[in-house]
Amino acid sequence: MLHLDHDLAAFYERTAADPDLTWVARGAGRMLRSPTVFEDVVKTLCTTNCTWALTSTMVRALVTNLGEPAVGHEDDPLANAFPTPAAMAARDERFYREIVRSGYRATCFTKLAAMVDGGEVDLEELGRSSRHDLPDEEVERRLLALPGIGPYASAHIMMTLGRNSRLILDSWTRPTYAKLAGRARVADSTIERRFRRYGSDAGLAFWLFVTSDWVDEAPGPEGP
DNA sequence: CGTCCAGGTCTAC
DNA sequence: GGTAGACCTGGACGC
Repeated sequence: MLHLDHDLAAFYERTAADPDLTWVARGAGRMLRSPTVFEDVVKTLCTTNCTWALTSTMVRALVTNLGEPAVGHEDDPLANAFPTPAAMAARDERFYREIVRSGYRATCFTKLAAMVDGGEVDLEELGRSSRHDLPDEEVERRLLALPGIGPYASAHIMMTLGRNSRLILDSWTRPTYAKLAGRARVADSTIERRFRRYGSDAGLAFWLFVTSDWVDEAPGPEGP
């Protein structure tokens, strides 16, 4: 779940030469993924166009209502496993609106669950594949074809898969980058250019840059 | 109590 | 290919 088999040596060589990211080589960059790709896709869908509080509400409702109880924790619904595609496919749009509180995303949940449960799409294949089997372009193409998954969600899901080439550009990372850069606004193209030197790790470098202050050892906006 | 918008996406020009 | 408009929810904010 932490991609410990992923060799970051080459990435650390580049960050070491980047004054803003020298701290990264201490061992940062292990993005947490869920047990299944399906779980990360659904959860990411729950982060789109809403507050984190609503994201929590939706995920909590999915887990407590549709998840299998965890052995030894049958009395704690919050400990339930994340719902399977079959469990989610068994509920209708009304359930996702009224119980999950997902609003317009309800149709995305029913469509996605049906696609995965019916075997129309194999999300787990994306988790097993390497860049050699499936290039990032192909993985991105498949993710963007999913209902409710756009550029932001696709980039986010790819990061959980260890596919670190795409930048997660959203209403939080954009202003955060601008602030660190000492500017009011920064065009996406400008941000892309700044991290282009990282090639297939551009998304990871960007993510670590905007989350620098989550790490004690990292320098703040004013530098070390 | 009305408006705005948050870790966007999709459709229609 | 680039861009207004619509779209659920619920917490924040102004009046």
